[in-house]
Amino acid sequence: MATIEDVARLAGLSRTTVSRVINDQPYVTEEKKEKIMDAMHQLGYVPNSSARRLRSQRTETIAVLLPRVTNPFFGHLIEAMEREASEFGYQVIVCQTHDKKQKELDYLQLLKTKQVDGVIMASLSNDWKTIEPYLESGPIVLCNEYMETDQVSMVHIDHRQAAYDATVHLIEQGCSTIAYATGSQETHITCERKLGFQQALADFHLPFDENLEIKDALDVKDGQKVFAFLQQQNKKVDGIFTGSDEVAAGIVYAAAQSGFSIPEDLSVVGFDNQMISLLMVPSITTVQQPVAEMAMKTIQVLVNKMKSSQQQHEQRFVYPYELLKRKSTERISLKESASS
Amino acid sequence: MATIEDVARLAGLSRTTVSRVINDQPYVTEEKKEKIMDAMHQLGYVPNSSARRLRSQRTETIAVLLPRVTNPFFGHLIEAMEREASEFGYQVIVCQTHDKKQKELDYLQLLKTKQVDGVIMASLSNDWKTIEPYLESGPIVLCNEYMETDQVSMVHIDHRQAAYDATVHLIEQGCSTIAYATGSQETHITCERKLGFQQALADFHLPFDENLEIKDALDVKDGQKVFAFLQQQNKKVDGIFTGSDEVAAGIVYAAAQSGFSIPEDLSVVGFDNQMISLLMVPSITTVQQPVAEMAMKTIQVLVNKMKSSQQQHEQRFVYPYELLKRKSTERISLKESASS
DNA sequence: TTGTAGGCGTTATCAC
DNA sequence: GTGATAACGCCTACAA
Repeated sequence: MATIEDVARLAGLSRTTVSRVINDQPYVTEEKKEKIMDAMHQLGYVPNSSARRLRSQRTETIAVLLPRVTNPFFGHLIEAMEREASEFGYQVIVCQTHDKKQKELDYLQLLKTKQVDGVIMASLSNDWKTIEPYLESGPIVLCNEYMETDQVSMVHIDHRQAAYDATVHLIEQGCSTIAYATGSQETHITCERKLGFQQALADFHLPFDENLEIKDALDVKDGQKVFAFLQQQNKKVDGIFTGSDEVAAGIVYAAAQSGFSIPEDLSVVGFDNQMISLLMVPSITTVQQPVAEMAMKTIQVLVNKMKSSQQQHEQRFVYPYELLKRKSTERISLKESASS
Repeated sequence: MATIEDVARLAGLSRTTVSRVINDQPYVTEEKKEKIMDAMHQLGYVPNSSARRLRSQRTETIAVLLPRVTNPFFGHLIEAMEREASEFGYQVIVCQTHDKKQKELDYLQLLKTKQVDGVIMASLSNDWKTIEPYLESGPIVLCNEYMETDQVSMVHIDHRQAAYDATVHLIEQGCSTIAYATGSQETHITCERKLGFQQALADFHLPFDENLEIKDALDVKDGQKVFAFLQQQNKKVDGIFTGSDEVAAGIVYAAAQSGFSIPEDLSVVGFDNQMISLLMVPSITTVQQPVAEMAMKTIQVLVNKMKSSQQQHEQRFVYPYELLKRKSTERISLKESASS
């Protein structure tokens, strides 16, 4: 592997001058510049990035923590982040936490060991107290996840309000016994959504039944289990809010196999507006987040932080969402009769 | 940021000894070891990875090149790879090429500049001639993609045979005018699949109609376009092989909206056995690949190469696939009448 | 405009 | 067992 030294020798010049050419700095004669360029080509010289990193104390790399890339929401998130980051000349390391606290901390080590210049947390299982110390090692920005602190910037939608709206929609469609399937318990947005769900029930004087709360429902398979669970209840559940289109799709699928009619027997709301929610029969009512915009904003905020060494005040960017009303909750006839 | 020097000073020992403790080497008294551990904690010392990299000439990082993570096949691939790699202490950098030749080469630079120890190419648009020189800079393993060379190891299924089987299945179901929707033209497996498709037609004395070949169909939206395109043809197309479940799902969706009946009017085959192919109504016949196994094997092969500096002979691992026959091609009645 | 020299933080080599 | 010292490859005052 050729080094800067080799190039300098071959060109009959010093390392400094070569370095100047590499970094496009002024004060080099055209003539010598060409000589050096020639030497570089001849040797197939490429600057060694480890050396540069050590010298510059920067890695041009960002770690993105998320539960799993197979969840389409996070897939889209990281695809947009990688794209935007590469525009700024940054690389992205995928860090799948699988919602494990320890994994999350392990990956935060990357910041401490200076393997990355900054971290984006799109997955957040630990308490803030646990995360906070890592801020000393470098900037962290939250995306999707959020919490009550002003020590980090955040980019997200209002999950509590979104869950509230979705639940109210179910109620307005005539549902009165509504179940609630959440994602990973550890995570903070799960709590937010639950608060919104409960508030909606309270506002409409409906009871909150703990037995109808299903935890850790993450994917299609879990959705099928959720449906089975609902059928075992002695109460007739007529609506369900889930934190994931995948889970909702699993429910719709299982319902179809059992000859259950959606939305008439059971209305279903998902989350994230995945392709699948549109394609299912019936199509699934869901909450759409502006994923790409959020991803890009997050990268921009982080890149800004990394470039300017000085402390800046932290900002919170709350994006709008949209409740997309589809067939899985469209029970006009029932609603009509219920409200008349 | 505390350095090894600081720790040494605080512990009243030398950098060497500290280094020994960090790397769990022998020849350090328990007593001094503790002293050093104390000092490390007190200073919050963490070894600087850039320095380590420079010194050791290794990065413990792998670059995975793929078209896009939002394609569920690649999503699952990288999720499994990241998981397996982290078992071996390696990090994974996501490199989305979006099937662009230039992007692919840009990312291969990572190998040259020693930012990664090895590269996995799950996306391959350039000619082998173009890629080959990069082998000098470090090991490359192909996954999913493959070609006729013995200079790299490869992990994949037999796409030509899979496409052949799928097409034969369509023919056996009674289809006689079969369209063909491919993914990105640039890619090598696309060619393989096309060969299989053509071979099947030839074996059954069916003509290959170039006008029924649709290029660059990648996602659900493209699938909808494909359906529209098929309807514009003056021939009645009664079967279609697509290289993607997403595209197939788009077709099924568009067909339903047009009151078109699948499989009766049009039989559809997808690829990859994504969740969506099972959930659609009708469910979609598809080709299942052992994604996780392939991902793990790829990582293992690469890690082996990276660990042992000596040249090893390249290997090709061809995995079995399975044609999952579902509703989208189940036209028993038509077949019966056609074959009788 | 060009070159010299020191140091970024680690680890390996060789003495002691 | 422990420690001094020299790299790893690059950048950047500072000097010329």
